[in-house]
Amino acid sequence: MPNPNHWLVKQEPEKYSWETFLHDKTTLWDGVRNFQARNNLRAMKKGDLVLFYRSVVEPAIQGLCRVARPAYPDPTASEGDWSVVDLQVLQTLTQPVPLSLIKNHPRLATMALVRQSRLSVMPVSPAEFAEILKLSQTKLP
DNA sequence: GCCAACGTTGGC
DNA sequence: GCCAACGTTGGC
Repeated sequence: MPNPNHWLVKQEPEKYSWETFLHDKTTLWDGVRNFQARNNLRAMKKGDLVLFYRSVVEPAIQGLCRVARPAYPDPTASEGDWSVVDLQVLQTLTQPVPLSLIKNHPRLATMALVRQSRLSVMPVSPAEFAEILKLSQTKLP
């Protein structure tokens, strides 16, 4: 898959943990009710790489997944125009990358993750993505 | 648990 | 269209 885009999705472990995702292998990323986040979901292409960020409890980037199916209507939305994508687990990062490290890293402190702390689906630049993989000591499969 | 930041709603 | 009130997110 040439030139995949890179993204980051955020979730609280109480709502949907990385461990649950590992068990499920594939999940639909539902419940997004923010227009900016929804538009980011809709910009995802099949095969795009997605970082999984755990919020609230020891905030850190934890895992890597990819878009298995691009945006389609959110079956959990009773009203409004909302979307989901299907995400497929790729691997757990060798070392999680904590938010504290990202905030103190000169090349990562400008990430949307830091600047827009409440956005739950966001793009990641190729340079940011590469740096996070490096910090996590993780190699792409 | 507290609180800041931010998005949404609704009165005017 | 403005803005106050309110609800939610998420770091700490």
